[in-house]
Amino acid sequence: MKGVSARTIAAAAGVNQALVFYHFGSVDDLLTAACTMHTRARVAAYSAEFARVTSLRQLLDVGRKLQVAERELGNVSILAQLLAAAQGDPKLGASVAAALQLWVDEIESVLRRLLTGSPFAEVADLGGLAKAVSAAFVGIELYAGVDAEGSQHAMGALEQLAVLVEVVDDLGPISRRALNAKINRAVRTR
Amino acid sequence: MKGVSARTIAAAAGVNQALVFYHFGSVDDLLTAACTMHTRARVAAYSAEFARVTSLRQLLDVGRKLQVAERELGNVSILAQLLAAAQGDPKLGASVAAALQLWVDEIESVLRRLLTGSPFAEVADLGGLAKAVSAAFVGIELYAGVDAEGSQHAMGALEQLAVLVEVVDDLGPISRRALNAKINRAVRTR
DNA sequence: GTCTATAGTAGGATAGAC
DNA sequence: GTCTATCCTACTATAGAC
Repeated sequence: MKGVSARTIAAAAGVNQALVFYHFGSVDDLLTAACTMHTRARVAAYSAEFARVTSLRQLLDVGRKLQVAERELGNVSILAQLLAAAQGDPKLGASVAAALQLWVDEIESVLRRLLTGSPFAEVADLGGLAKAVSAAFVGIELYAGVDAEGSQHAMGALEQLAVLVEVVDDLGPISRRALNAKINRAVRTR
Repeated sequence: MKGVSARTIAAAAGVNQALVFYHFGSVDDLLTAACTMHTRARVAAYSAEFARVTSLRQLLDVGRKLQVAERELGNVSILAQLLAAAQGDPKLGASVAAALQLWVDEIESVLRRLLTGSPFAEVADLGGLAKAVSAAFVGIELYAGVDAEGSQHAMGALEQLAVLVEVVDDLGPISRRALNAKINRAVRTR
């Protein structure tokens, strides 16, 4: 990881470099520990906000806010580097996956709350959808790092998708039943 | 970048380490050049397949295939590391963004072809949607590196979203006009 | 627990022979 | 254009004083 070393970490903490190894054994172990602790803290900081969400678009608004905040804190680059490093490192991969899962769980519970009774929920795998949303979010965060304006458009498009789902949820019983049947047929014929 | 150095690159190419600097000036410059060339080649290799796509689900199938192939070639980790490295490096960022844009353009042209005349297309920003799809795809690729099974579910969820859009597209003229009005109203009231 | 000092390693980059 | 040889830097990790 470029710019992340026992030395830079220790300097940021105002302590000696050797302490990294005394307390954590290795830089990687420190990173996995930090990743877990930090994510737990961030998820906790946002859980009240997630709980207040009452529509898909509000969920996206929280996501937007989160993205800006994380970027200002410089956490996006860290997440990216961790994910990248984790690609070829099963041990680091496990702890990054566990950290991501904290976000996924939060999002899944919101989706479950919002979409219960929706025609979409009857055929959708909400766990998978939460994972997809989280992954998309990570992707857009990374994208924002290389094309800020483009990432705004991407977020806007997600919002339009959310509108689509909400509108479908808002249909009257007749069109809704028709839609339901079509969705079921379409999914089944795969 | 872990494991990527002038020495390892030169070794893989069966040449001397000093040549990296002779031909490219620096490792970073080599990387940006390789990123651009490689992406161009991959996009070209898949463009025929993109052209044959006639539904959103087929588009996702191409994506799935692409993901497996890229992972087997070890390109996912490279993309991830490039994106991560690009977060704090404007120059590298520009070339990674340009490479990503090649995929985005391809996807946007498919979306434009598939969704023309759809109620969704009338309100959707297809450029933004293409970016969102690409970003989501990158996110899922990275996610697959730390949780293979979870990423399958995420892809499945995207497919269900695609079904939703397709089903809406397939509605009769009456329900469709109603839906259209609702979408327009929902988008306008933002 | 925290420090200094240091061994050992990997990598970026250049000079100069061929 | 390609090689060898080399310098310099930054890093991980450990040993041992305090």
